[in-house]
Amino acid sequence: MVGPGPVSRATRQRAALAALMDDVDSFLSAQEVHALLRQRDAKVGLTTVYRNLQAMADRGEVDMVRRADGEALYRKCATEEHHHHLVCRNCGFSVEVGSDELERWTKKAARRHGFSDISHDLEIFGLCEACSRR
Amino acid sequence: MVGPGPVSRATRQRAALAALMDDVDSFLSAQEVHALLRQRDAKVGLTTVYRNLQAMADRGEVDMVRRADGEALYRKCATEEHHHHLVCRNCGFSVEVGSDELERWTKKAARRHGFSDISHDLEIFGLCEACSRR
DNA sequence: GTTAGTGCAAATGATTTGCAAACAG
DNA sequence: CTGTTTGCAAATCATTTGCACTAAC
Repeated sequence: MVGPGPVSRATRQRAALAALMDDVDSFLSAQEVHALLRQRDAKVGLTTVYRNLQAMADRGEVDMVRRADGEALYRKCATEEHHHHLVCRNCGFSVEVGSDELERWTKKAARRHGFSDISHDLEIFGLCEACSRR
Repeated sequence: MVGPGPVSRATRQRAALAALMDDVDSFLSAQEVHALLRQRDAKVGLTTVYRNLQAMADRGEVDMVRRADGEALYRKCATEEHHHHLVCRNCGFSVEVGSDELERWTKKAARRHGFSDISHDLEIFGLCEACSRR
């Protein structure tokens, strides 16, 4: 039997978290997400935020990157497809950028050195237009 | 006054650390470096390893990347110039790969979206030849 | 009812910091 | 000597885990 996978219940906390991620277009840390949920009067425990953000990341519903200090940042993305980010190092705002060109380049470089089972991570940091204007 | 900055003394610990990093061609965590120094009978405190690896990274003497779990990894690189790494996710072995092609691509993408003051990080993970052979 | 999901408090683990002793120049 | 560097122990801090409790279905 394959069945429709009997795992995952609809909870108030999950709805609030999903709603928040839908509204934001910046990368946020679990702590920041937790703080924002409070501002919205949605009472969700920090532990739950951590657990669900990770689950969402595993499922590919949100992307995760690491700040320079190692803290994990999450963001809901428009595309399921593989892509990268242009992240404002000042406000966290980010834009998704895809690139077959880049994919090709990394695969070629890897093969050239005998590496297989390739995967890669690229994040571009900079100042967004709004932040550089000040 | 600007002066030639009178900071940095030659210590036994620093020599041992530099020597170790010279001998290794893999990315290592501070903890691993500390353990390896012990094996070499070089007695260096963990705190000192942390402080010096960071200093070396700031000075550009070693490169630092982050493992998936957020732990910092360091490696001494051959080139001072900007480059990226092909890292074996099994043994840590890595190869340096440079690319003006990639630089150009990221700058173009950034400009297209109004971002300035660009910097970027790219790490390619895979299985090196030796590890895939087993 | 059953069982997944929640949240608090405590545990973890890497990294940092205070501070007194040790050492380079 | 004099200021830098070291290293231990204690402090941080994001993240994880144990466990009793609550809520979905």
